[in-house]
Amino acid sequence: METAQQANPGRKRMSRAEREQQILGIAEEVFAERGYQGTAMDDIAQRVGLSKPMLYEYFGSKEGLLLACLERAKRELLECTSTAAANAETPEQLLHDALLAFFRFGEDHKQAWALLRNESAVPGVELDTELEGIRGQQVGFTTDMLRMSLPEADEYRLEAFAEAIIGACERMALWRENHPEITPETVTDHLMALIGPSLSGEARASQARHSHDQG
Amino acid sequence: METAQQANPGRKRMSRAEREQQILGIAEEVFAERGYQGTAMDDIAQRVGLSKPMLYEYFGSKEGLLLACLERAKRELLECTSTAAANAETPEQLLHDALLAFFRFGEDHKQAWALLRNESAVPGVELDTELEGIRGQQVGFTTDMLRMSLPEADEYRLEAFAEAIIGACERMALWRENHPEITPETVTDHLMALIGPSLSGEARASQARHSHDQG
DNA sequence: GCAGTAGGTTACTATGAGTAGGTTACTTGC
DNA sequence: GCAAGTAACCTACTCATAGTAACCTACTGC
Repeated sequence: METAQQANPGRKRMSRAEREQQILGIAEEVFAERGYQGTAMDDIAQRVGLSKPMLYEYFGSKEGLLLACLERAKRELLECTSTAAANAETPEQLLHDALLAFFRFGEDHKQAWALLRNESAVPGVELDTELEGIRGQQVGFTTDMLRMSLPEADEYRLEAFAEAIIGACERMALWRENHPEITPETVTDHLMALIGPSLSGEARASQARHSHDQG
Repeated sequence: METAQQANPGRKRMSRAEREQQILGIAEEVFAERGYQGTAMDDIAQRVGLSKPMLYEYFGSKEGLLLACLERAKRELLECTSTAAANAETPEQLLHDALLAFFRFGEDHKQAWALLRNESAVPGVELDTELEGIRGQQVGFTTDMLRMSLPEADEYRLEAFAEAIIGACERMALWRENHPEITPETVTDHLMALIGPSLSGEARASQARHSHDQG
């Protein structure tokens, strides 16, 4: 306890990049475990084996740290789904593969997913706007997929579909957490059953007919 | 400032029930405006014209207060949608009416909706379980609607559909906030277009055929 | 071996959740 | 009318934790 560094003799100095990654990993863990509110910066610092001011040095604020974690997780997820869908042949299969990859991601990266699931568990509004970029990519990616199935649909409809599908995915992933017996394959099937028909040719004709006819 | 009560001479005493409702109204307002984290109990107390300990007397904790707000809002929403759907004639129309009511609710009760939207913006896990009841009602309600359209589907599928539809609704309502030009009627149409075909007879046959055929 | 800097620390401030303990005003029995 | 009891309400705290100021130390290149 004489001098600062000697208090923790086993600790190794690291480059900023290394340390950042290490912190992100641990923070993701702790946030996922205890939630955003339930986590104290000191907890993370201690688990990293570092003092709190370093976290602030690197990430600016608690929210900043969470944000960095979220961004990493979202990037991973996006990568997962888009590579999974890369070698599909038909639009339907592409959608199917992407969905499956999404649900598998939840299973394989429980921590990252727990984090994303609680994404809204976040204070201000600015965070939303900061994440907008990645979210936009999600929507964009999904919209692109849909455009192949529905070439004649207007942009609004495509975007609406994309948002709806993403929302459905999120909620179903949540649902699956309470139903461990349901595999990623099964959820994907359910979801394909729900949205598949409207994306395939023969259903599109009927869709107009079913439209509402009341104010 | 001499004695406690004289500090606020204009303040009126209220019965617990009255005060609770007043607090809930104001808390909903403040939470919706500034978010859960951004809101201090003192803010709410001041806006009510009351001191903080009273809030704790009535609602136990900050989370408890939020919870109470959420419960009220959810009950309202559920009521809205179920009554709107009450006089529908066909299953499709029932679904349509319920969806429309949902999106209109978002427009008419902006505060309550803003609150529900940020529902996940919540610390612990216990809150989820406490709200489980109302959420279950949502799912149950939706499942019941679906059962009419898909009498031969198994429970898992119905529940999966219900979750998916609720998720889609939530996300689309969020989306609509950034697109004021989109009316509740339009979103409902989009959503009906997406899920309608799979709920109507002629699409169900094709749905099996489109099923995946890869591991 | 010294200057500069990147990585690190201790020890503080400020804010806001939650509480202890007391005060005021309404109600009820006499 | 007036005590006694209670329900509504207050002031003034404690305590946890986000965030900061000011300083220290180990590695780098010259």
